[in-house]
Amino acid sequence: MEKKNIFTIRSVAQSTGLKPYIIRTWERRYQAVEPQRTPTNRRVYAEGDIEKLALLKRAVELGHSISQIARMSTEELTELLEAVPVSASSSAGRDMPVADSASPNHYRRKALQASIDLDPLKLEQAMSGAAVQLSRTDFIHQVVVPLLTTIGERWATGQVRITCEHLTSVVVRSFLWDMLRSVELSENAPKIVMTTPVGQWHELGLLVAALEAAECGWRPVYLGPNLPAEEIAYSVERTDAKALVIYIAHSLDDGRLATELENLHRYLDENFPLFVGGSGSDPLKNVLNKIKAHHLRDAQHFRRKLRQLEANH
Amino acid sequence: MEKKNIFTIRSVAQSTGLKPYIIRTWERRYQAVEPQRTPTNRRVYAEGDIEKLALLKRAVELGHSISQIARMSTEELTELLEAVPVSASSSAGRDMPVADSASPNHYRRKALQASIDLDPLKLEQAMSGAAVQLSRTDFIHQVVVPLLTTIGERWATGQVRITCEHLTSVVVRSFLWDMLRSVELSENAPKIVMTTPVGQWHELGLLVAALEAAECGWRPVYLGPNLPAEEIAYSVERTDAKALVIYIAHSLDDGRLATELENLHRYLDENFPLFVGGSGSDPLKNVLNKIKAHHLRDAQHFRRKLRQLEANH
DNA sequence: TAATTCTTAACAAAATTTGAACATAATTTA
DNA sequence: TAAATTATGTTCAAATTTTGTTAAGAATTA
Repeated sequence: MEKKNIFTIRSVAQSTGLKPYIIRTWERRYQAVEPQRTPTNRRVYAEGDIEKLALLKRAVELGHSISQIARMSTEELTELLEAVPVSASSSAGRDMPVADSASPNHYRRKALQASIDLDPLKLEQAMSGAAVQLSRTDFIHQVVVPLLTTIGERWATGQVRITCEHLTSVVVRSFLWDMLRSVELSENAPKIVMTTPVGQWHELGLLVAALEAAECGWRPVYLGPNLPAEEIAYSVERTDAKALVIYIAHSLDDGRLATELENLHRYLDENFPLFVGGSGSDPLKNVLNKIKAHHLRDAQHFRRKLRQLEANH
Repeated sequence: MEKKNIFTIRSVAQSTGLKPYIIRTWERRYQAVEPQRTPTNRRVYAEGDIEKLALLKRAVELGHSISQIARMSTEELTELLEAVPVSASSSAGRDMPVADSASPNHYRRKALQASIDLDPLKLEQAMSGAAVQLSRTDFIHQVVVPLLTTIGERWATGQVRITCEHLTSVVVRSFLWDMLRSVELSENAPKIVMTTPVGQWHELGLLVAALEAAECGWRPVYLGPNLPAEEIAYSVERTDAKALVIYIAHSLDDGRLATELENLHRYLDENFPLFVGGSGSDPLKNVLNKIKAHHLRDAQHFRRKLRQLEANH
């Protein structure tokens, strides 16, 4: 009665987006759907078949293998598609990735566009959406860092205004700072002084590093950018810090950086844990070796070193 | 009951963010997860496997070593991830004393002492106490401004370290920024671009000005410090701003500031509302006259001008 | 007659698996 | 501190499997 078996393979293909031979193959190989036949052997599909095929198509697009899922019922398939597998790489999200609507990429693009448009409101919205939806790690390394990199590159090649870079810096900075403050630390967390040398004004990388440190249980004494060596040394001593991070975003290669670092080393105790990071520090490798600084390559490396240090106390 | 093992390595990789070969390697070397196999030897993962792999990934990102944690149960891993750096809330002695201590003077003294001691925690506590206890106006004009003035003066005479000034700037900046963001503005609030000229790095005065503007119903497009004239002009045009604030904290008196301002004037419309403030702008009076800029003397003056402007539109 | 559909077979492209190797980090030992 | 060792991520190649696609001929439909 109820079943209207009225669909030819063509119309099924049409409405599911599958090609006819795919439908036949799925039937032959996996009995995905087994339509009735006319007396002359033509396939006749019911509405339920279409529904199931559509579900199968979606599932396959999500990476499932047709052979595994072909025999599942419509209900099971629905469940499978809704059973959001824990979401990419992190705790926070309930977002089905792949289809991008709440993915890091999505936010990154949105933020980039807002930056270019010089629209602080939209930029903040994008960032705050990302901050809410994504885990801290993803927010930092999938959104913030790539965004800054992109803008930095375009800025270097003149594709983007300095203004964009400024606006982005200001907004991103405030987000990073908020995150930094929201990390709970114990009273007696070991302190770590964070700053950049004279002439180095970019502080976002430094903030990211501060965030990493805080998440490892260290209390950052964040001094902002552009401090002379002597001041840095004084700060370390005055705050009784157990480590020091110097961030160098851009290399100046006029020797001043090297001098400054060597001075710093002279002020500090011989084996005081000193981390130097940022892409501007790459050309300074020999200096870093000389002053026994840890070259801070990536977040993981940094965290591991911090854990080690902490364990030693 | 029936565990549904239906995930291919591909979809697992997709939803965890791990690469397929990593998943295989972790299985081979550490038996992190041991999926079932199809009769033809393909791996088939259950939902629990995905969950565990996601947890492992996070733990590794936090610096744990895969070999150490691979065999842990999902529960243990969850616990491990939640045992983040110790919670601070144990120490009850928050900001208890209220009695006389709610005066601006009190907070100012406390903040100043914390700055000199290079103690970011105490400084934040003082500021946040002040921000909570006092009105916005009092917070700004009784605490923030005097604090900055004091430190600025002492810094100029060498009584205070540059570091102190830096630390204070960073902390105060974040408070001002938070206040700025907390001002509610209508979508169609007129925009006002805010920045400082090239070579001018101090932005706190600018932030205070932005706050004033926001409280008058203007939406600040806050670009941070150190922008060349052409960029400023571009920003004004691009954002369709109705006014512009240039803040000059310290005078350089080498003529560059004057040049920069004159350039700016050339880029802008003849009668575009331009405000120039900060103590560094005092020696530039004749230039300001020449380019028809409003010399921004104090908050009240600024507010009055803004209201006038708004009324004209 | 021309266009679809069906079946079967075959083919080709993509994915998965295993095992071996490499390259760096990180750790331990001498 | 230097050298050896271990841990870990990454790549490659070959064999196998899965899956999409095409070819060819017969049957059916319009």
